[in-house]
Amino acid sequence: MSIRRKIDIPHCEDCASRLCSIFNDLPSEELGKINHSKGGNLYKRGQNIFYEGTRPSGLYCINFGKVKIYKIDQSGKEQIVRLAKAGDVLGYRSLISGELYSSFAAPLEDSLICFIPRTVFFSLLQTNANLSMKIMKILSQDLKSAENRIANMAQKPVRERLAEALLILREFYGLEDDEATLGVALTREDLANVVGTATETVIRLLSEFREDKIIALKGRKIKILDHISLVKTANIFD
Amino acid sequence: MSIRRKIDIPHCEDCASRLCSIFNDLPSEELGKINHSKGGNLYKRGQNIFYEGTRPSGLYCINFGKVKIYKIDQSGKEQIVRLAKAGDVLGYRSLISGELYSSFAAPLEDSLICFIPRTVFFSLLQTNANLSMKIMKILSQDLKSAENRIANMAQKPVRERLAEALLILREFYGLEDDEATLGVALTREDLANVVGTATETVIRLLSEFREDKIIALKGRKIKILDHISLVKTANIFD
DNA sequence: TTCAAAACATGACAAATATCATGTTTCAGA
DNA sequence: TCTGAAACATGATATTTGTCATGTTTTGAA
Repeated sequence: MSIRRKIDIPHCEDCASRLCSIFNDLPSEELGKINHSKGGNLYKRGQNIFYEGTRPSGLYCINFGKVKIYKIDQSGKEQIVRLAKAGDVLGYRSLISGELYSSFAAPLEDSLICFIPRTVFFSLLQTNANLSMKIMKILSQDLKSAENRIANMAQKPVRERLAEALLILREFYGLEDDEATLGVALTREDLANVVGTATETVIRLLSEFREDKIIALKGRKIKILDHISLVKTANIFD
Repeated sequence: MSIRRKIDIPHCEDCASRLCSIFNDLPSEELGKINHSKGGNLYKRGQNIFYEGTRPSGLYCINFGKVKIYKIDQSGKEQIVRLAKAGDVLGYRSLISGELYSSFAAPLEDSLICFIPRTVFFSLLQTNANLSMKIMKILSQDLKSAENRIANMAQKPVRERLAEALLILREFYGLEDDEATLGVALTREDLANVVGTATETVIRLLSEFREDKIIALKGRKIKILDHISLVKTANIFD
């Protein structure tokens, strides 16, 4: 029996996340090209996938796990600008605009992430018009949600933003088997860095939600008890 | 002499903004297709170019003028999420993602805006791989600046955000002949809706900047007197 | 030119939220 | 299993910023 810890990276054909990725309808031959050139790495909490200010040399693709994309200000405070899950790609924004990374990326939990060299990615883009269209759609969706967040940050109080963040997490990462507990367990600090507020404020508001029987808390696990009230608290209308 | 007010729309070949637009290197024949199918309209302050929730039927292209793209919350408060100028296209985000418009667009000053039907735009996308790449780059840039704004809204006080907004306006719309006055004259309210704060707060802070000799104010015209101090006030480091 | 509406301006005050301090609990590594 | 560090929690307080009120100035349309 082998001692090596290195996780086996599946062939792209067998990738559990392929069907929900941008490569879902890529012809076998093209997929082979990716598979041949790709590398893979298991990232643990505390490691970084890439750093702001460094040059992108390829595209990351999440086999399993959950990832945060974030910025850091002078005082060291994080702001999470985007989240990603299995099947999602990372680093396409900087790769396409030909710039240095403008954010950091790090796993929220142990994550297996493949790496596709930039030359391979760009040659796929050239030959596969459909792939371009998919990238454009991802960028469009990202831009839409980013602009929604700008408006929310400007116009909504923290309480509403936190409630909305819980709903977004539910939507994005899904629920556990009990159909009520969020499928992702963020620290209070990470949650604060999503919402754009102080950690203490998130702690206080979560306690309020719990007192109001809207959620239940068990460590980092958040269970939605009263979805209707949560939607009302988020004050969503569009 | 003709009485009609209708402004003559130039042929795309002669469009003053073509060289700085995504169509700058399109072959003559393709440009002819656009020109043949396009319409044009002069929009004045108070009119809308498109509305959130309506279906995009084509792409807008600014011949001259300045445009704001904004959202409105329940209480009727605007948040400006993006700005545009001559040569820029509008409405590509929703068009590409195949959704209803997620924002409003309106001119900041009298603007001549052409309209390219969606079928024409999509057929250009199919045949012209270079155009796809340009759209991707625009989306990437928009996403980058949107994510920067998210971080700023979360982490920076209003004073710094306002100073940064003035620098961004300077960069984006340029300066007048005196090399100091911003090339765009926003109302205090529009400026507040860019920064994401109350109109009164913008008025107060602009007065402070004037007292500190950083800017001079003449109606809606803002003249930058001390660029260095403005950069310091914006507290930019990246 | 006039006049009403919009924009600008400023003060007083209230509300939301950050910060600081302190203590407890949880968790991961030795 | 132990133990130190990180995460969680809560109170007290300070600060920022929004809101409301009021008055002035500017602007654009008749």
